[in-house]
Amino acid sequence: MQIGELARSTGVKIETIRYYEREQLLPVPQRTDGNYRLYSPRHVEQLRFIRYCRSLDMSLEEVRLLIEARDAPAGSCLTVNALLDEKIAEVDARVNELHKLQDQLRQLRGLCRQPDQWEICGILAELNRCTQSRKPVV
Amino acid sequence: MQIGELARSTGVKIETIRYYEREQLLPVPQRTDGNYRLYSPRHVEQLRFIRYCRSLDMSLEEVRLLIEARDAPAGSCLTVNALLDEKIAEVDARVNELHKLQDQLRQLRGLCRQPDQWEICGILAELNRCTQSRKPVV
DNA sequence: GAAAAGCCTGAAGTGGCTTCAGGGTCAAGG
DNA sequence: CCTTGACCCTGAAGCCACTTCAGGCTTTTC
Repeated sequence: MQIGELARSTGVKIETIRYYEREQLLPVPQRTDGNYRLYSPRHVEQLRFIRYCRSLDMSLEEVRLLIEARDAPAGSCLTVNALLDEKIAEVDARVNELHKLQDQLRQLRGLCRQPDQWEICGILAELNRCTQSRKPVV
Repeated sequence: MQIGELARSTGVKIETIRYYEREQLLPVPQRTDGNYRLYSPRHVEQLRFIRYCRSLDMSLEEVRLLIEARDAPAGSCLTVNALLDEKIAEVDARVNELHKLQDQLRQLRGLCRQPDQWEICGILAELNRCTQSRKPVV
C-alpha cells in the first residue's frame, strides 16, 4: 500500500503522514525499488490510533506516551488515567474561559445595534475606554 | 518611560513589546542617546488596546484591522460589527466542539474506574479498538 | 515516446510569542 | 577610577503541528 492509498483510507494528508514518520510516531516503512514508501495494515492501525488521540486534543508528545503505554503491557493504567484526568481538567478550564469570552463578546456587540446613528460606534468607544486604564464596562 | 516601566505598568513582557513593534502594531518609539527606547502615554494606550483585543481572542491581524478602524473616523462600524460577529460565531463553534470533547473524554475515563482489576486498562483497549476501523464506543 | 499522475527530498512558512547568545549603557558603591 | 549589577540592545532560533514550496524522480496510460 502506497502513501496515497494510506492517505485516502485514513483521511490524513500525505505530508502529515511523512511528518509523523519524521517525528517517529509511525514506524519507518519499507520501500519499493523506485523508493516509494510501502505500508502494511499495522501502519494503518497506528495512524488511526494517532488521529483518534489527536481528535481527543492530545499533543503529539502525549500520543507518544500513549503509544508507549499501549505497547508496554503492565502498569500503564495509572499513566493513562493521569493523562486523561489532566486533559479533562484542561478542557474544562478552556470551556470556562470561552464561556466568559462569549459573554464579553456579546455584550460588546450589543453596544452597536444601530450602526447608522453614531459617528463612532459604541464598540470602538468601549475598546478605546479600555486604553485609559479604566476597567472595561464589558 | 523606558521599556521596563512600560512592561511593569501593563503586565506585558519586554520581549512581547519589542515583538509588537517589529510587527508594526506599536509605533516606533524615540530613543535615548544610549539607544534605549522611550515611550509616551500614547504607547501605553495602544499597548493596552492590543492586549484587551487579544484577551477577546482577536488575532494580531484582527487587532491591526481594529486599530485602523479606530483611527479612521467614519464607516468603521460595519467592519467592526462584522469582525465581532465572526468572532462570536468562532467562539460558539469552538465551545460546541469542546463540549463534545468533554463527553468523549469523560466516557473514556469511565472505562477504567478500577485500575487494579485489569491487566490492560479499558481505556487502552478502547483506544486500540479505534485502530481497527470500528467506530469508537466513545 | 510523451503526458499525467504519483511519489521523493529538504527547506521554509504559519502565529504569537519565548528563549538564547553575545553584547552595550548607566547609576551607585568602594 | 573601577567594578558591580540592573537595565537595555540586536539578530537568530525554538515552540507546535502541520502546510507549502521548489525542484526532481517513477510509474502508468495513451
